[in-house]
Amino acid sequence: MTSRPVADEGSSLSMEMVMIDRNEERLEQAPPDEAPVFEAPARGSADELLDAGAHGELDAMRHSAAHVMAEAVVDLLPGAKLGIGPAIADGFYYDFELPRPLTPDDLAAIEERMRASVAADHPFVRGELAAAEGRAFFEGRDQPYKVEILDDLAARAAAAGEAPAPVSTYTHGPFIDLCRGPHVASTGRIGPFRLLSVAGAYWRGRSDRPMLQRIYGTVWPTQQELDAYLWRLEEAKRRDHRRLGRQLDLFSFHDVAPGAAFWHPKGQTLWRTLEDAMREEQRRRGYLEVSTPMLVHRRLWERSGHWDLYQEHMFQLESEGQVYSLKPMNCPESTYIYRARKRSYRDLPLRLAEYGRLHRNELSGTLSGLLRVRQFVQDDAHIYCRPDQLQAEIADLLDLNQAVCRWFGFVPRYRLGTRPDKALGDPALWERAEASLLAALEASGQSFRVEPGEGAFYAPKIDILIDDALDREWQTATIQADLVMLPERFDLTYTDEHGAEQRPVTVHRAIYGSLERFIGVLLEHFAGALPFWCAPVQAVVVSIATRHETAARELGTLLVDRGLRVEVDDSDLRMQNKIRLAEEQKVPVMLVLGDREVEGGTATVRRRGQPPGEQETIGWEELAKRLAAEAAARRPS
RNA sequence: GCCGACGUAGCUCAACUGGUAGAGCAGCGGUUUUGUAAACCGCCGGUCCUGGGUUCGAAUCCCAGCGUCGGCUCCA
Repeated sequence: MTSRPVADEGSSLSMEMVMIDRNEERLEQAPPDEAPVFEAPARGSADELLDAGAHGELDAMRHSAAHVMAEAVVDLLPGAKLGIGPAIADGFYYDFELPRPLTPDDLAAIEERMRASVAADHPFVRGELAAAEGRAFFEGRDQPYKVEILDDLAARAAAAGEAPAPVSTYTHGPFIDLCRGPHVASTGRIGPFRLLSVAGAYWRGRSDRPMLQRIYGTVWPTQQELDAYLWRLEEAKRRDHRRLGRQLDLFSFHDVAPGAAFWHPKGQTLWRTLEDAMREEQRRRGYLEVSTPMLVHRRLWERSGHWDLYQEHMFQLESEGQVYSLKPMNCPESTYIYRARKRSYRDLPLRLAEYGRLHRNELSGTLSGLLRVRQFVQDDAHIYCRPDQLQAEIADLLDLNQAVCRWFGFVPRYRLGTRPDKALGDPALWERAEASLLAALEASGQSFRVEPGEGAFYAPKIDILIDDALDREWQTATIQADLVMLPERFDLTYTDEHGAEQRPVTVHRAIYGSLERFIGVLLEHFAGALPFWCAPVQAVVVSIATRHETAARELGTLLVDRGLRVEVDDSDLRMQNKIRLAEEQKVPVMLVLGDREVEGGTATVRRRGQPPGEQETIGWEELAKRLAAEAAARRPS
């Protein structure tokens, strides 16, 4: 399954965003070795195909499917120029320059043509050409992108002082392609497949190069696996947070504010509940909450470096000849609170939390529901501490993150990103910061992965990833140990016990990341059926007939008084309909009141989806106690 | 921003090749008082995204803008 990109506003607390737009050429693989043709088992036996499904072979099958697709496209659209066609997670794609835009009908025709090629069971045959020969060959076939690839390979070899290596080709039936391989033995070994979509894609991912047409497809060893994958795509659509947001009346988007959500009462209630839970957790951990201005003079951004490096993402306004910007990050302003008075070593650590509303001018084409927005709120905090306190602070953050993950049943994974090539500050400081992060991770007992060079340019960081119910990976929290940017650019100091001025260390961190995005992830993970503790409506009181309405309202009032979010459905709908509506709204608890219950001062508790036989009828007082306890426990169901 | 698709009632969707917009749900009014996922009847509801153009005539065709969706990261 294709995961969403993990780098977005949730992960970039600070200047990191500046560095994301990296267009460095990725190093291409060395020249082709003897690339094996996999000997896949004969087609037709699902078990054998499954057994043979070693990762490399599945990739070979996917890559082979890309070739077959290219064959079909070249056949149906003469003059097609070929880009690249790799295997990717769950499938493959191929990029083409075509005489006209593709339509969904074309996909069906291409698919059909592919099936014919698979049925023909053409063997894949490897060939080899000297570099110059290869270039002439593809030049002669009017394939400029292939020629460019060969030129790059030759240039790279020349730069390394080597002669260009021979290049390999793969032919199946009528189709020949420049290709490193490997492939399956023949087209007949390609499993069940499906073409999925057409999309534009810049040649080599660079916006200054031509826009090609990319066709995505998926292929699997067995029909069951294909079906399971297609089901997962369907399920993802059903769980789409944009659809759920409308269905559950949580938020909406309107064209007057692209990239910014309008929060409806229930959505705002969910938001508030998440925020309040975090506040409570932070209060126990010694945080203080602050709030800084949203509209700030350019002087601040010049000092922080954003003006140079991040200006294109900042919304600017002018007033009385002065230029201001909506803040895209909280960190620079946080330092003004730190510096508002002299700080003593006794003040540290100083943990300043801020639920700041941020604006970033993202490209219009990248906006996507709550997951990619122009306006959002981070559960941000900046921790100012002495260097010797750093490790303990990181440990506390890991613990905080664990606690928050438990509220939702998420199992976090950790990734430590260390000093990148381009980094600010003294390497010795970096080593200390990295050692603190590493020690804290080790002490936490959690497993983690080190990714060398993946830190922010001013700080090593720990990114925290979670998998949702559909096995998609999301980055939520990030923790960055900044010894350089805030402390030095903003000249932060404290006075130590000997009266000397010292430089503090800062930590940038967010646990939910952006509230918008986190809510989007929650909705998709739970398919809208949120845990009791954070559900916007925790219970609906369902009265059966008019004569039960008074009791229903009394019960509703009692539960609301106990701090629960409860609605009373005293409409004249039949109870079946009331239950249906509550189920559709994913309300966790329905409390049924009829003659029996009113008589006994009880209510029948129907949990979301629970059949009547399993329902319990209990007294109001007991019910209120149990529900309040359940809400306070913040369990993930 | 770029490529492509899409934009009809609050929501989900119809309207053959251009002939003047329709259904279900929701909402509103009534009837109904019901025991675990839809009671019945009626009513209201549309600048067919916006602005130009072609045409006797445009939701439908053309151009521009806005918005949404899928991508633009997987490297022969």
